[in-house]
Amino acid sequence: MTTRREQILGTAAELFAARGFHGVSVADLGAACGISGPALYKHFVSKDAVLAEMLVSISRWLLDGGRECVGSADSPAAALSALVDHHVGFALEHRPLIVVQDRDWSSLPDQAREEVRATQRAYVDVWADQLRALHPDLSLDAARAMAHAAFGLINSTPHSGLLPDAEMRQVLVSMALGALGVRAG
Amino acid sequence: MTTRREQILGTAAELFAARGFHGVSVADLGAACGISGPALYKHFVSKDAVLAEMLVSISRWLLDGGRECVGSADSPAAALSALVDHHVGFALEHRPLIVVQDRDWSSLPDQAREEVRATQRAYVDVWADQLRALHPDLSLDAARAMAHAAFGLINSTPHSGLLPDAEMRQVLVSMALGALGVRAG
DNA sequence: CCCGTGAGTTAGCGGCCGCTAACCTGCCGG
DNA sequence: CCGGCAGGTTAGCGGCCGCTAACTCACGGG
Repeated sequence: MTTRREQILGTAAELFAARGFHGVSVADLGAACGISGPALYKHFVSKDAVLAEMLVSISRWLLDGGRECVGSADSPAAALSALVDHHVGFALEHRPLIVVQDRDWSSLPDQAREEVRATQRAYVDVWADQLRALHPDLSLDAARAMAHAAFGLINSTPHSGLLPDAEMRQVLVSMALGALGVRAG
Repeated sequence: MTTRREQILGTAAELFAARGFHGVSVADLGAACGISGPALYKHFVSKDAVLAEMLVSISRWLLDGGRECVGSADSPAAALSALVDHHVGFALEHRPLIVVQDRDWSSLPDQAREEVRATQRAYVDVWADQLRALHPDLSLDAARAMAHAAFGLINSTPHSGLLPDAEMRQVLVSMALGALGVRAG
């Protein structure tokens, strides 16, 4: 069973992805859930809170999954490969969330924005640590920049629905590994 | 000399990039230009028209530059290398425009949106053609998806101001070439 | 000299938006 | 049986936003 809260979060992700946070009114969002505007306030304290819960939970989910990938890998190359798989899988399964995360994070209220940014920084550093283990001459900032660029590559998924998911997954994984300088295997 | 029109376009790019098209009012934009709200309408017929002119001109600029790159290259690998250089240079020099282009294109009025989409498709195909020449077993859609992913990688630039431009350029170029399977040279 | 025009101003309208208030209703435990 | 609460409803307020109207003013050409 999915609760109304979850329904609202899922619907909001799709609408925000399509039209942007500021482009969706609470009346729109309510209508898309089969209820009307102000009923949202029985489940969330504000429209901002919907966005906040969405972004906080996905940034945590990415970070936790990333740490797991590293924990159960026995080499930097294997860790990076697992990280790429993890992130690609997430991007393919939750395209609207990916869009919202990197388009509308600036609309978050201050506290939630800082929390999301901190979590994202931690996630970036999970990648950066493995990159520096694989390429020892990399500076920390260069490794972070590479992680950002890899996210950009993988997160481009939602903008091109050209390929079926299975093929898209292969393309993205091999491109990401190529970009990061991880040898096949 | 820069005309007021150009000043408005430049200022709008920065504000739209920072807060999103819907997050910037005409009063904000006017104030940032040293004039007040409605004075904008002496230079543009609507707020939408500011966005439209911005996005139409940059998509044209990218396409024209891309075609030039291909015209003056003597191999697919050289063409792709030139395309990467061109796009990376643009992304580094015009970070706000890159952000606005892939965040706010959906706010365009219908006609301008179609024009921008058509130009972008043509630009994607400039890349895709070279990719298929380099990797003959690639389908057209797969090549297009790869081009999109490469744009995502390169366009991630504005989100991480970690490195000085010269280093960032090197990182992005080598990552993009690695992702596209272009051998060094 | 003066008049037209380009570039600015302020006032204000109509409309949407986030949110609150007040009310309704079906269900469930004692 | 009935009282309270969860989860809806509609009405409406205050505020911002895009845009227009009406006006001012500097200035360059005939």
